[in-house]
Amino acid sequence: MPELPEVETIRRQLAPAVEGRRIEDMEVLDQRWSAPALGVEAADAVRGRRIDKLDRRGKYLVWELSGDVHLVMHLRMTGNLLYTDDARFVRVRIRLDDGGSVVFADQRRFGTGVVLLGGDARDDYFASRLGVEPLSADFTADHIRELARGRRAPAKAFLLNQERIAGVGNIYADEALFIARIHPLRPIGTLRGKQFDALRAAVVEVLEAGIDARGATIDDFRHTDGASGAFQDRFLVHLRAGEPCVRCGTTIKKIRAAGRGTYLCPRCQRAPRAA
DNA sequence: CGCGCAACCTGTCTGC
DNA sequence: TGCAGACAGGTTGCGC
Repeated sequence: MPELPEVETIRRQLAPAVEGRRIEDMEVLDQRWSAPALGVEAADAVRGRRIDKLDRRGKYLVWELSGDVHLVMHLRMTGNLLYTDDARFVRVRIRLDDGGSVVFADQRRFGTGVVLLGGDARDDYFASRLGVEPLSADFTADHIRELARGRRAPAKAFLLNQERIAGVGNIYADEALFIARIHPLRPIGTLRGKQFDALRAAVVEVLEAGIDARGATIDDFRHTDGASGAFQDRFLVHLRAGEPCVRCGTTIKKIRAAGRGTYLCPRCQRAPRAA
């Protein structure tokens, strides 16, 4: 589903088309979209503003508008942002001053959008939800070690927790743990020194590979022009239960970890003692 | 506080 | 063939 590489792919594709344009109108067809501050309707808050920058934080997409207004979107699981004026399941339509349009389409209506008035409100919004950006210089083995200290949460749950590391979801967590040879149920606080290095490197590697492949399309994710990503063809363990491990040939297994379908090589990723 | 889990939602797949 | 139930998953909120 849309994780960091998928959202980054959308950002890169959409930014050239929208940055510098003005929003002529925003048509809100799903009432989950709101402006919590000042009782201002979302559409009224953004109308006429210039799009200064399209940014990303974790799995969130941020439209930085003139006048210090920020439109923050989250695609959740089935949301898509398409550069077109029509599609199935359109929840929001943004018309640009050059005649172009962007629609937020979401089959399951899980996707959300919120207008935040002022950079401070935007910063507060993210500060309470998101941890370190895994592709930034702050994402070091020492940083992960600090986050993991004393915690008994399974490694998989740790990676999925956006308050610690922002942007890793179910696909990339499985792939990173396989590369780092860490069992998904291993309590994160019991990792040894070198394993933190391996985990950092693996997370960076899979996220960059995902971006290079322009994201993974399993069911719903699409590029802004409707095309599919390619990273699903490079999965090492995710969705590969019953197939041989690319490293040792052992049959890939599917288990449940952190309430999610989780794929691993039982030989490369040795089980923790008590779990 | 830390952790697990249900809820949110809807389309698709599985089993009877 | 039909239908009920399971499953998919990012985030939030609740309970222990």
